[in-house]
Amino acid sequence: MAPPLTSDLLKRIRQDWAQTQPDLNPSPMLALLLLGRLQSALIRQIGTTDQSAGINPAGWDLLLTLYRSAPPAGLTPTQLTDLTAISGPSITNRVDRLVQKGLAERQASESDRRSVRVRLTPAGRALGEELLPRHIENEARILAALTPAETQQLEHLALKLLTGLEAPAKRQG
Amino acid sequence: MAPPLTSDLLKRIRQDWAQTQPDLNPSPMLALLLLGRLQSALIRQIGTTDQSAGINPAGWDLLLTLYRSAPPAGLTPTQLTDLTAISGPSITNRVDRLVQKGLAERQASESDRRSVRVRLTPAGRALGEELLPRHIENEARILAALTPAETQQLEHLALKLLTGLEAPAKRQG
DNA sequence: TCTCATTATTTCGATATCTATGTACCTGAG
DNA sequence: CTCAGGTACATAGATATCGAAATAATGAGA
Repeated sequence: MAPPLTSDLLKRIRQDWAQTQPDLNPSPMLALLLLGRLQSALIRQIGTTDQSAGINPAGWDLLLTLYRSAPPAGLTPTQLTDLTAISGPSITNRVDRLVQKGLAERQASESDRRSVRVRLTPAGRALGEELLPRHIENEARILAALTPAETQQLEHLALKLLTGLEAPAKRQG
Repeated sequence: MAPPLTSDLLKRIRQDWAQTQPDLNPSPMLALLLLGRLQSALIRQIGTTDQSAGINPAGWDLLLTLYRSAPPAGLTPTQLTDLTAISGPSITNRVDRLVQKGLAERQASESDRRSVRVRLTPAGRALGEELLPRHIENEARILAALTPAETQQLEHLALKLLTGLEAPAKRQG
């Protein structure tokens, strides 16, 4: 009934590789599989806060971005793409949902009629204010499985790994 | 043009929180945001291998699961759900795609007509065999940003964090 | 002033995911 | 032998994501 624990699954997978491809070193695959599992579990757990308030993780992510980073005039979709690493079309989609719920609104720019400002409505701001403490508390509880030093270590390693991926092969040729 | 580096983004977000909510500790949010960014970058980079061969990450994941873990008779969708943590309907969908490409096939069970066995075709097996070394090499290159000791440390921390999430609140009441 | 390349955003089309539901089949109590 | 309950898988419907193309407006230069 319950899904198998990741540690058991990793053992199983290591065994399977040993049988089918004993010459190959499966360690990289197992390490990255573990990170993927972790992320899935994190998303699911983090989402509990906002789902209890009738908003999903995608909407909450956008709402929170506007709440923290938007000046009173709002932010453009382009800026939101930079802040969230979500594509333009997905920003459009997410904004549509928040607008439908009355949590955000669009305002055309006066200086550049191609441009749009997205900002929270009072209701959206109120929801952010209400959920934010619970959200942080929930996340802190997740991280409480690690000591502060371990959390710092994890961040350090994650950033180091990510830096290698974000600085794409300079002077390749 | 290029997306902002995550380290710069984290600074920006920390600043924004300091301005809008100076009383709140944003560290948990930043730590988890970093992990999310890392995972996105990992998925994108890992996917380069299979996309160059006309298959996407979802299909490759299923193909690889069958390649490593399936006995000659194949695996049932239920077993694939356990091995991949992907829901039943998504397994159905992924299998459909592989079948369309001629890389996998379904076979009805004789002993239980509700049940189905999924297995790779020779073409599917050949593709796995061809891509697997490149796949592992690609993943090893990603992890080469860390020393072996750091990778081990990362795995340790990831598993510790994940264990806290997978063992759901016993003796809650 | 008239191009025309560039920029900002949305629309389109393909795929993926999930939960809830449907369908067929098995199993065991009576 | 029958049927109620459970199991295995597929389908339906909602939403998310992305890349490519469409739409619309700006701005640089002839």
